[in-house]
Amino acid sequence: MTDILSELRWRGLIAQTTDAEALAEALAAGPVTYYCGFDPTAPSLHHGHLVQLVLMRHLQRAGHRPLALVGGATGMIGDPRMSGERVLNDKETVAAWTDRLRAQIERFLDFSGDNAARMVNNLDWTAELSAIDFLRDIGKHYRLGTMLAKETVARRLASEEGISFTEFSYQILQGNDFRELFRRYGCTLQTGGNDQWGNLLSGVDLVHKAEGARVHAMTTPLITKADGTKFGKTEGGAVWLAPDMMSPYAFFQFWLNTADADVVGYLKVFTFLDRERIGELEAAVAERPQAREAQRVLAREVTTLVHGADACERVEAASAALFGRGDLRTLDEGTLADAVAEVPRGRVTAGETTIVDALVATGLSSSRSEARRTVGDGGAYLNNEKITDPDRVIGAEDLLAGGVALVRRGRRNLAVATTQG
RNA sequence: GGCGGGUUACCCGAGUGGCCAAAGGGAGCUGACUGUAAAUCAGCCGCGGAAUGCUUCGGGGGUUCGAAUCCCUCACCCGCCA
Repeated sequence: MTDILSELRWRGLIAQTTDAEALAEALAAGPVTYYCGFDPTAPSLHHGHLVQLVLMRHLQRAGHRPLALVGGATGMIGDPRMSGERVLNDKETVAAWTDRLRAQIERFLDFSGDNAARMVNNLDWTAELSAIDFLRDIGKHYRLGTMLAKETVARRLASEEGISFTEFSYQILQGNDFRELFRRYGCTLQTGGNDQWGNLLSGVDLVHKAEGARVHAMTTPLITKADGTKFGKTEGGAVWLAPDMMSPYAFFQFWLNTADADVVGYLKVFTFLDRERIGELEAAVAERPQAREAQRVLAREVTTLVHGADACERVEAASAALFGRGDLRTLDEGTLADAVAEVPRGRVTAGETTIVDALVATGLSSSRSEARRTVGDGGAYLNNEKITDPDRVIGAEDLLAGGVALVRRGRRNLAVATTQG
């Protein structure tokens, strides 16, 4: 068995662990059953969860047994966060999101073989739990002082908004999940993001008190950007893994635009490339940054991981065609159609629609005022040519193969205007 | 149940009768420079072919020539007391 811990450390995937020596021994001694939970708080997982999925996959590849937990129960309560009390989602919504998350998680793990992954839902052991049993069997192990000291709880308590009993209780539910998985499957390790450290310890402590066993916790660091801004922010919000919430094209573009200062770190965290390969790419960034080899590999690897090889090939080809130096008019209909397949689109009428209307129709601008501003700023392009007249009409002579025109806002926001279909 | 504080544009937050479409900051957008990068600098940042125009300051109603600002009422949030 490889020394998975040092591998993970090198990749920058470990922020904190409980007793590091004991954990190293356990991992070296044989297959460890571990779990990571995902709460259905949105219709899709995002970049943050991706780190957890990658970590789970590394551990499974090293021979350990993954339990992927979807929080059908915890998702109905809400993990307290600093931005304030969550709005509760109804049961049907939570159930639907749970199903979507389950499908997203499955592709990252291997459900066959000696260390096959298993999917669990904490609603299975929580739904029937009575209030009395909850308070007697679980609550008795929790000390209020410890619960109140948890960072998020303490800060929320001190905030103007305060915290509801519902969210305050969240840590108990998550702690109980660990205990339940320990009992059912012999699970002895929980992983998660560093912001989950308190919740992980809740489970470690509960298993210790209630079951008399020592179990482990390990967290991944918060992924950051060298410039200090938040990682994973895009125009659409987060970097979603679901193709219906972020197109594979946009997903690919997100990774492709990674800053030089960040790209090597991201290759370590988000890809399964080995040290040698990453070393080569690191040298490439230093020697010829303008070639952006590392960014291209990063985008390709992560897009393949999340959306599959076929989708990745399509969006990569599209990116090359649309951002290439070649003349758009030389592209044949098939190539062009493929290239713009993943790009936002809008209907226009040749001979009538102006550039301003086209920006709005394609969703590149949210209002005509904004579109006019964009044109005024010199940020509007039709078929890669700058347009400065807001009343410029898109004519038949502007149409490329297949009766479409390429509309662009700024350096890299593309959309296709269609006249038919 | 009582008393007090609060609800402003994507977020934070100023504004207590006209000079407020509403300070400031953040986020965001565009341009220049580049490498579909970072940093820097500049402009923009409710809608509106643009007007002494329209819609906005938790919801509704009222006072006034005129309200985000005053009054009534409803909703929600926070705190103290019970």
